[in-house]
Amino acid sequence: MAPSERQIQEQAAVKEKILSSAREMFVRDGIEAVSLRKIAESIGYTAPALYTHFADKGEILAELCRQDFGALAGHFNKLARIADPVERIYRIGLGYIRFAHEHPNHYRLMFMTPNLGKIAPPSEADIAAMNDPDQDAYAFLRHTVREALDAGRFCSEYKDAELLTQTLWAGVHGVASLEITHGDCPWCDWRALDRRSKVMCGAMLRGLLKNPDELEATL
Amino acid sequence: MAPSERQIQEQAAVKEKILSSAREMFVRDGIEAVSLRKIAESIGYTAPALYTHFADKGEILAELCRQDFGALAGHFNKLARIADPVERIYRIGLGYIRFAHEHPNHYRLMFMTPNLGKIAPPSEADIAAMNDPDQDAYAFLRHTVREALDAGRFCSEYKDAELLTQTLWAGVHGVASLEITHGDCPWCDWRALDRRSKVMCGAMLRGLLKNPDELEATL
DNA sequence: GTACTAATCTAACGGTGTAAAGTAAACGGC
DNA sequence: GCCGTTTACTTTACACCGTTAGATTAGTAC
Repeated sequence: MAPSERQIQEQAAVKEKILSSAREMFVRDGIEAVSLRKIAESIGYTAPALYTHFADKGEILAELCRQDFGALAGHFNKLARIADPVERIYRIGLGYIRFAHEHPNHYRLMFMTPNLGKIAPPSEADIAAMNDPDQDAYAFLRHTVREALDAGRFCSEYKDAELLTQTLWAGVHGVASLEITHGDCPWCDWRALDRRSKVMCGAMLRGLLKNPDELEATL
Repeated sequence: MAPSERQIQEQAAVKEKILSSAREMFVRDGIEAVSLRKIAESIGYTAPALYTHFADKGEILAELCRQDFGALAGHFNKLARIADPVERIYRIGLGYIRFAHEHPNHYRLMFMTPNLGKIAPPSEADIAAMNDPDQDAYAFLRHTVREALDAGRFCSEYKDAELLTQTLWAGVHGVASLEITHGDCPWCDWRALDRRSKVMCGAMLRGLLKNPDELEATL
């Protein structure tokens, strides 16, 4: 029996209610505060009811994650207007760390949860989105790296856009994730986050550029 | 009543048995596989018995962590003989990532578990160890950064050893932690870990150095 | 031998994710 | 309008988790 239009809409509405309630809970209280029972209770259901709409807890988190990846990419779209690709990479880096700092729970879910991909493998549409700079932050960075590479801005020894993108990503991820896991560690004597961000992005770029001095000019 | 010598030794032996069993379990199966019940069972106890020797689960993990921090620092002592501080920083970076890759569960526990410090605040002895380059990897790196700084090897705009150390640490941590959380992600098209490591350490250092060309010579 | 202490046990509490079985409502075909 | 099927939800239950309380046992001190 084919489900009616009405049913499909209602189904989607319930799904959205589950997701938005789950999101609110973990944005406020962190990922470990989210339990199926609490989500269910907050929308007037019992825990097993969620299994009608999602295969398991991981699928709920993965769906939130999917949406948040889009949010991060949208966040970066504003940077597309920056003409100079090197300056754009720099701004992407700072924006990335800023996003992580302002949405620590989102960030933890997206980039610091092991095996999330294992739990819920991406669909074909997801994989397609991953290669679209407008929909995926990594693709956007890679696209910009390629631009700088094509313009001959990097040292001749650096030719692999994927490798450079992965390294730049790792650099900002390092700053972001250390801030999240150890940022409030009182005996760590942390320098201000934005200073660490600038040194990271500045040093990595200067180290990659053919003419390091041009960075001072553009920033 | 003062506990006898015999009792104290036996107490320590049980404590060691708990720790070594816990370590074996999470080295083999990861941190989430470690439960008090399983640890206890593996050494012929019941779960509540562990509470005689440790305040809670966090204290067990924190103690493992403390030991592993020492192991990492010991791992670095071999690098102390490298005369050139810049080359030493480079080798520390590569060694750090290698350690993380070879001991992913140790690394996750040590640097990717949020609030571990909150769970079990360090003792005064621990804090003292944190400032000893022979006992703490971070202190060792900072010590080396200071040496390079004093030798005038870095750009004049980089003067803060703590800030530089934190940034260098973040860079290698980024490579290491992405490898652990996403290293087996099949649609990520990762370049080889040691290529990413070298690009990271090389680019950061070149970006910080007053005379970037000298890096090629030393490596 | 007795009093005390420390180590360990069993039993239990409240929490987790999830599976199985039952119920009530909505639907399509006649 | 009724019947069989499907869907969305319920209650109940299982196996696990960290942790606490109370009983029990062994060992030491006097």
